[in-house]
Amino acid sequence: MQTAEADDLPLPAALLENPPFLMLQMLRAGRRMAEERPEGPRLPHLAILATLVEFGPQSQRDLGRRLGFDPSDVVRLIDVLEKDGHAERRRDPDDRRRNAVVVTDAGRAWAEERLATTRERLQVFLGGLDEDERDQLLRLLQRALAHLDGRVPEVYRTA
Amino acid sequence: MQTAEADDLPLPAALLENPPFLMLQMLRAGRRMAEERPEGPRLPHLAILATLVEFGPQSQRDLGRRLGFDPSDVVRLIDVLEKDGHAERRRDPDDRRRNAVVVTDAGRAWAEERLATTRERLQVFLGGLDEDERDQLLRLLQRALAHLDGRVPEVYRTA
DNA sequence: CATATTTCAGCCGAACTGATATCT
DNA sequence: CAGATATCAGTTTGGCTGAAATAT
Repeated sequence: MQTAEADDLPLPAALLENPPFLMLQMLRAGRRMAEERPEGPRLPHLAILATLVEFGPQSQRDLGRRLGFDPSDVVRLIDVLEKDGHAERRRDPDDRRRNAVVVTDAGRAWAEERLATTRERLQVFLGGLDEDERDQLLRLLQRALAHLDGRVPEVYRTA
Repeated sequence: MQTAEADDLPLPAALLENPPFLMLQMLRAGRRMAEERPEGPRLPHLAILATLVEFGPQSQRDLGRRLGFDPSDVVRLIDVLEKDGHAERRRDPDDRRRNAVVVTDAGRAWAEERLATTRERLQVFLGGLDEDERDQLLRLLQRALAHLDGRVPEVYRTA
């Protein structure tokens, strides 16, 4: 049940100096927050919709590439979006292997609303930081991720 | 080979401004990195050992409280650590409901080694940032997490 | 008796693998 | 035919719930 008692118990220094561990802990706390609001946004679905809104209709393959999602997971995500009336699969006339996935008006509205509540939650999620610091954090994460994105496997693979 | 994965596909702005999403993407990239080195550290087990090393023998309940792990997960983590000879369960004489979990010499050595390779991997994981920036990021994460830790449920619960 | 700790069985979502059908 | 896309079945893992056994 996680009765959240007096967490005066500190973390070991070895973990406090490990950014991935800290991120993991933050995300777990964030998920617990989100689950107390069951109507909260399902992040992966929201990511798909936000992509469709910003970049227009595209294949499931491209959605997966952009977001780093496995193609088979994209299938199931879009199954849900389609069932909820937030997106539709249309055959791409230029290449009939592809689905041109499009966002519906309802999906657009839902995404807009969820992105708004997401921004509200960030006030709590980053409650320990002031405005400037949140901005710093955001930029550091963006740069670190940009470096990681796509480049990792080659860089890291055994020579 | 030029497999043309060409991740020139940008993420939508709505997600690029969302720290939890960025953290999630980073951790997923990091996991892919780690899985190419199957001998890599299992983070949760390492967290348990690091805690035992730094704070000494303690009950499974306290380990869970400290790390935010569910008690039933702690059971299974320690099952593995015990099987690998990295930790042992001893009965706490002061309260015989409790196990006093202790780290073995082998566990200490293993943890030390894994923490070292973890630090190496951070060079790749944070390859997009210079020394100062890594330090900034670390401190921002520590402060944000400290604020979240334990406080979230109360702060966030419906009034 | 009520409460705390550990353990167990099982559920669910996320991320992946491997196989197949369809199309270029 | 090779190669790409979408789909499906199944695995693994992390994080949880609910209930039991044991001790305070």
